[in-house]
Amino acid sequence: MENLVPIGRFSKMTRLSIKALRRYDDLGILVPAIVDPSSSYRYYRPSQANRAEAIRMLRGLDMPLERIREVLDADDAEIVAKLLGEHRQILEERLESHGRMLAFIERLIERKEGVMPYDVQVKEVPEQPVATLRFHTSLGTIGAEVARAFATVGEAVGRAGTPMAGPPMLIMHDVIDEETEGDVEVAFPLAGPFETSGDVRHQAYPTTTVAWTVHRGPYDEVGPAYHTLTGWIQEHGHEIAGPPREVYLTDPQQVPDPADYVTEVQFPIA
Amino acid sequence: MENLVPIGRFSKMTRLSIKALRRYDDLGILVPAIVDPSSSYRYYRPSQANRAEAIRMLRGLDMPLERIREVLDADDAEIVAKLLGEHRQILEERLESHGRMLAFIERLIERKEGVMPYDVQVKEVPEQPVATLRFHTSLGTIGAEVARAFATVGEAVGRAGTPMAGPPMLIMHDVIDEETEGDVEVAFPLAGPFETSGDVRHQAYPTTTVAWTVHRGPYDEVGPAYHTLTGWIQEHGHEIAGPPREVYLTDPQQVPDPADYVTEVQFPIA
DNA sequence: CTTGACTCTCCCCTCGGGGGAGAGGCCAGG
DNA sequence: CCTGGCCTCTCCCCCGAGGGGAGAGTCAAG
Repeated sequence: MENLVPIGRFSKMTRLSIKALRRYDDLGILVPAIVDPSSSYRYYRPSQANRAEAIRMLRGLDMPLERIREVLDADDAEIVAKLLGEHRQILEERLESHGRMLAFIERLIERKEGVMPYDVQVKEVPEQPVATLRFHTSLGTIGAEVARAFATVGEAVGRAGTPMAGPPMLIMHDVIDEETEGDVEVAFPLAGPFETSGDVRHQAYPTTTVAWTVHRGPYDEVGPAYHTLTGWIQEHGHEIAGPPREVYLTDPQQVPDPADYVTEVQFPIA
Repeated sequence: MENLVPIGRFSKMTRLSIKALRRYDDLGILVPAIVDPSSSYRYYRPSQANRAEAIRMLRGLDMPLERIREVLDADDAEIVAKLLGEHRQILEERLESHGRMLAFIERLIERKEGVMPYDVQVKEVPEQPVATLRFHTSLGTIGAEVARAFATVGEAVGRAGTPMAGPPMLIMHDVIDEETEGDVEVAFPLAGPFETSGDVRHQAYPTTTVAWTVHRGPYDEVGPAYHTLTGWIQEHGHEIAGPPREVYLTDPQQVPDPADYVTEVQFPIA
């Protein structure tokens, strides 16, 4: 009538390992019907295999054991549905994140010149009149603020009817990392006259010698280009002579995929 | 000239935690340029930030540290491409597996009657003449062998021109699990005369009382139905009086999605 | 009674770090 | 020179979900 089975046979019935069954017992998720007090042998009722099978399924979904207990101990079907829904959310996010990883590694493989293919060169940048907007920002907001600044400067230049002499730039006046803030400056090279209007000022960048390299890919991944440049400058006995600049050779409005962005990074050197 | 940075500043430069940097040092993946022998302070060269950034990227792809070391220490671009390709393979598999999990949980949520909604009933199955093929198999090969047996029996019945009286069945004469093998029997109910031909024999199943339930979903997930039935039989004071049967109410040829398969599971009881 | 198969608890291992303790080092100001 | 406030060091424990194995006790059949 009782017909209890020891752990080994129960393990075969349920295709759960003995180790796993013992762990579920410890955690109170699947407690044997009877534990012999003298031998500590665990004995299960065959009907418990049902719950065990449910655990196996939910583990197959990578659900944490604590969450599984909540699901199995919920008496309300609505609670079960809610928990399953939450887990689906988690699975969806992981799926998406893995999709992004896959896309990223595809890019890494495609431009197969190694992981970090930065080619550093030196050139002289001639004097250049620009329309600039300088402002203070932090790492969290820099993306949105730069975009807004580009719009502001673009509009001012457009209103003045001044033609542009090249792609727009960003000058990093301070090192901006997780907790430090600092100034950045948006600059549009000009091919004609321009009057300072409001915050958008007319200025002339002097002739400068720069060490430069080109970064291809989304803007988030520009970090290594900076490190390559600073490392190169040191190793070649130069000195950094001013704030670095980024020149945006692609227009995000016209290039839909961030993977195809091209950015030139320059460090003035002496 | 040397311009070494201690771990805290290097951590900010690379956005890698101090703990992580120390670990990479221990594993020899990113060793500081100089370690002060008296204080054990780690000092990094700024140019090492490049390698650090590469580690950060590859970790972002969930690549194991050992593999990252192989990638970074490979001098051959082909080796790098091979390692990245292997990792892409892994990512693809995980993506697929997560996709399957997501599909599974969708099904679980949709049939929202709880995780294990088996409804057990008792009925009497009338005497039934059948064409059967019995054979010995193991868990690994049962799927393919049953499919072949279905084809064999179906062909024999078709050749004899005997009409069928219902959906095909499978009788599990032995418990077949991971390491035990055993007999199963494929049976087609007949609505007309049939002569034993080769291994496909004519037989009559006697009237039987069965406890039964219906499993909806892929065949792999039929386990809980069995456990529910055996548990139910014990708890209701019956005894198992013969090998269990499965009746395939859906034809896999006509139902494309295994999630829609319907299988009736029966246990003869006394 | 013996033998062989089961089962018990306990401990260490995974992987990539996070958290914190307690001790020592670095640097600037007084 | 000393002190205070950071910075950094090593060492240890923790996460999840078990796997592997040691050493000892138990069960059931012959």
